Amino acid sequence: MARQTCPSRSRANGSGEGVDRQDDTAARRISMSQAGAVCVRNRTGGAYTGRHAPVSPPRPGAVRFSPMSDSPVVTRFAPSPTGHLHVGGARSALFCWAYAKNRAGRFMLRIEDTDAARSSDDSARGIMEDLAWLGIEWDDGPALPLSDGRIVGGDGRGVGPFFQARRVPLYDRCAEQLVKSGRAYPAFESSDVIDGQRREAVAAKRTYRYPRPAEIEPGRFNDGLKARWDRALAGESHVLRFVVPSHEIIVQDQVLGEVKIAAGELDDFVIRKADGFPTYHFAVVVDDETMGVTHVMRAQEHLANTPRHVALQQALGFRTPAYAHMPLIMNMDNSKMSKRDKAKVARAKLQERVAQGLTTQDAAAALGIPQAELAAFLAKENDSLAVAEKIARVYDVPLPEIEVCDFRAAGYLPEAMCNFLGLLGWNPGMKTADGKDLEKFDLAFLRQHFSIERIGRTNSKFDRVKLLSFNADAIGALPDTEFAARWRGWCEEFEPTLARAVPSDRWAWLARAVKARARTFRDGAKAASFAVLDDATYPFDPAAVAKHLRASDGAGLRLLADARTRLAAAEPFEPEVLHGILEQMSQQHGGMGPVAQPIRVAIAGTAVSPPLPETLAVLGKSRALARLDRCIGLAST
RNA sequence: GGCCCCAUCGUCUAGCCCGGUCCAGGACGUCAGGUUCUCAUCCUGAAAACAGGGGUUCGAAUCCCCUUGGGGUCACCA
Repeated sequence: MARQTCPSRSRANGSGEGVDRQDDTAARRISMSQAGAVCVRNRTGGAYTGRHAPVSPPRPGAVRFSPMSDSPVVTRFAPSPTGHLHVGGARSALFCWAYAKNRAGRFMLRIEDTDAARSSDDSARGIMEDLAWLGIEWDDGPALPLSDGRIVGGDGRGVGPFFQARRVPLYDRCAEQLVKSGRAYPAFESSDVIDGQRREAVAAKRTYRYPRPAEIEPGRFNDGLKARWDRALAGESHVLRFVVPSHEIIVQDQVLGEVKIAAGELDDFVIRKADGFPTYHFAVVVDDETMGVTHVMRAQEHLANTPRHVALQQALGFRTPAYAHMPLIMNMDNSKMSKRDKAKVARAKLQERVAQGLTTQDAAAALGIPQAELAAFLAKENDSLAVAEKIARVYDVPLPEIEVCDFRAAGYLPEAMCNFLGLLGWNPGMKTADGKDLEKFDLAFLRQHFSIERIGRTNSKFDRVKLLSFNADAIGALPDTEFAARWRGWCEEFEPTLARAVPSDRWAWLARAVKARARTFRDGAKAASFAVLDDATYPFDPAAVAKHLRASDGAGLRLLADARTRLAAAEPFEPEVLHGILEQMSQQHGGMGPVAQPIRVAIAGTAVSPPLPETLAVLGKSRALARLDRCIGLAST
């Protein structure tokens, strides 16, 4: 459970200049011919390797925009920058990346920021940094400078810009083409009016479908349509709606097989909003075509959208890319995994406190937010992440990790995340040498063996317990020196007190002692907490004192004096020497147990700590002796 | 509710396309032992699933149908 908010965004991006939004426009070379038809060329063969038949046959007349002739496969991850990178999104990105790499193709990152109100540059940068942290690097997309000086992304194929908000003229041209060919029309109802009609339909248990105006004739730019277009051109507020075809639409999905949508199921959906931005459906179709995307791999929640996309492609004369819809990642309770889960947990915990007598006035004051805002949150009127995170901080409520940065802050390794995510909905179907299912692999393995054929069809639950086990194994597999360095790096960012408390020349001992106890970096920090205790004030666990110091008529306590003498003479004060001293003592006192436990309680205050030699050595002689003295002094009073 | 997708241990899954070698294999978790200075690691072992019902077949986890269950989607969000 993560206790922290997402890490600062400064690390992966050394210069802090962030994503380069201007640059990628300059390199743009989208060629458009007359009437807005986009230049395309034939897709290179061999793209269809799924377990099912190829998608609809190539349209003879269609040519395809040709960015680079020698890389047939192009996949893309296209998040909307409205928050952090979700683990589901990370899985999609991972699979898209793996497939492109496996096919010697290119993996592209495109930012779908057509929702002007909710998109932010910070969020876009955060998503890129999370991807980079996972090791999922894009060939085409916004340029992201890494801390090691490398730059991920760029516009090597000349298909940018990669922010949809910068591609609006392109969408406008395609939209006009659609209108002029009688496949789209301006509609002037306000969204309030439409919403009202929709509500009415739902109340009457009818499926709402936007009624196509009588004067609209599919495929004809007639007088009625021209009149509407003129009104739109004159500046009247409108949306553009697509004239959906009246025939059945068949999607050939590489994972699911043939998916048919009966004629009449779709209504004339909006392709351009009143603010002039394209809707998702329209932008994806235009971009996937103009950016040369050959394979669209995305979560199954998009399956129902696909017929719209196919219809749009046909109307625009575009090719249909290969589709592969991946199963969804669910919570353990089978609900959809969502960042709202954080709000749910925070709300539930705070309500518990309220039930125990906490007043909302006090809570709002403690949280530093207006009471009305808290009331709205508690009444489920919103799922504010900011409020949830404040509650988590103030009331020490662990929020579930949902986003990639949550896992990073919680001390997970990117390689463990990728391995675990790689097994959610995909499986190599291979055995290890001893005949067990192969399930531990790295990115290199994934890019070498990934295939669409082995993507599953059933939703999977995100089992944090198994992830934790994977992470523990990944930590265990790290060489000691690497663990030490990476754990230190993590501590400097997330547990700076610990990083400062242990001199760097003693860190290796700490790391060695902590490694087996660290299922996550945070666990490791917990196991090392003895090191940050204040020598003069750390508490003693009464039960441990009773059991290991006072029991047997104070045998443990008496032993401490002997230990103090021997430790004071230890030179150098290092694990090997200290281990030798403890060994000697154990021979005189009937075993290691009766020796180690009293000392452990004395220097750590509890009956639990990493192995004593390392624990002592990390503290150093003066701190260790000071603690021993303090314990002896306190116990004898 | 309409439309669409899915269905092997608690969970992730192998096996299913090309029926017999599967009284279903692995992993996580759980339980029981063992190693150990505490905690942890590590080692050994055990319990644990083909949703139900019909077909087809000599034979079905594997093919077909129905039922049930789960999920997705029905926005000027993506």
